[in-house]
Amino acid sequence: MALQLADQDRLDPMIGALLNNLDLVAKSDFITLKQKIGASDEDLGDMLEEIRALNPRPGRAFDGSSMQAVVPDVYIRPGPDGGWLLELNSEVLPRVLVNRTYYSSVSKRTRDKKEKAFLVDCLQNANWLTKSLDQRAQTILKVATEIARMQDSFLLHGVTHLKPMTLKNVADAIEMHESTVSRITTNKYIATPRGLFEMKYFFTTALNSSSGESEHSSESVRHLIKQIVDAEDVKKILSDDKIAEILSRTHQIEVARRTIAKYREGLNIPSSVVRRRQKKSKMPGF
DNA sequence: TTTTGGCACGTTTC
DNA sequence: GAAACGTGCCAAAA
Repeated sequence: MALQLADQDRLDPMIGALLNNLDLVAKSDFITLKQKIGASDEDLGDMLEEIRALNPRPGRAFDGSSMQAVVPDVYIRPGPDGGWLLELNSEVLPRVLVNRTYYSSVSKRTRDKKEKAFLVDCLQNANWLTKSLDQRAQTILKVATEIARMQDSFLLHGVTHLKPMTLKNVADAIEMHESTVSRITTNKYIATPRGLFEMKYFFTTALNSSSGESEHSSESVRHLIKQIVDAEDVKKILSDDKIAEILSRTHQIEVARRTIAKYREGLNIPSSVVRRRQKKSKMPGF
């Protein structure tokens, strides 16, 4: 419960004391409780309300039905010549076969012209359906191939080598409309030697780099920020400004201080002030 | 003073 | 046309 409160920034000393005396809460011995933690009636009421709002089973969110295994739609594996082999996962592909034996057996029995026409129509519909599904499979494969081509260095070296890439890039390359690529890439997954990713994951915006023309994707920059923060000296906690400077100097990535702050927020990394406090309080234990 | 976060604007992406 | 993103400005915290 303390963890949940801390997550909401509600873990003050008084409520902490309350948590240490939950036995009194259970016994409804509020008089002793108030004395012990020095709270007024009002304080106590508020705190109890907050605690009741917490989740008594924090693990609940992670187990059961909400967790379902993700099945990849495409596999990528290293090819013999240094290229990549792509394979559609036929397991999840909708399969429709036109049963011709059935068609002929039925068509023999029908004399009526109208009925015959109807059957021919059905067969055409079926053929059209299989063709469409096949074309769809081809499109998925094309998109996946293009991703593999553009993100070659990511597949070889990892997140830091993820290149910026937009739906338009891919759409142009394979000569299809952006909206088509968009639909293909949502809710589809690729199994790579580096793990399973949603296709959308490979599409990130570009960030300007200073000297070399090689651009960096926002995702790789996020990854770098996390690395830098994880490795920072306890004595010298880095401000967003400093991180921007390091990125510029050691990685030739020009990114505004404000952007660092936004990424940091997105990564759930607290501000430099909070980190300083956290790291200091943890240190003496080791 | 230093560092961070809200708002808004122009651009890109969907 | 709408939403998301990067960034500059300025005020709020520390």
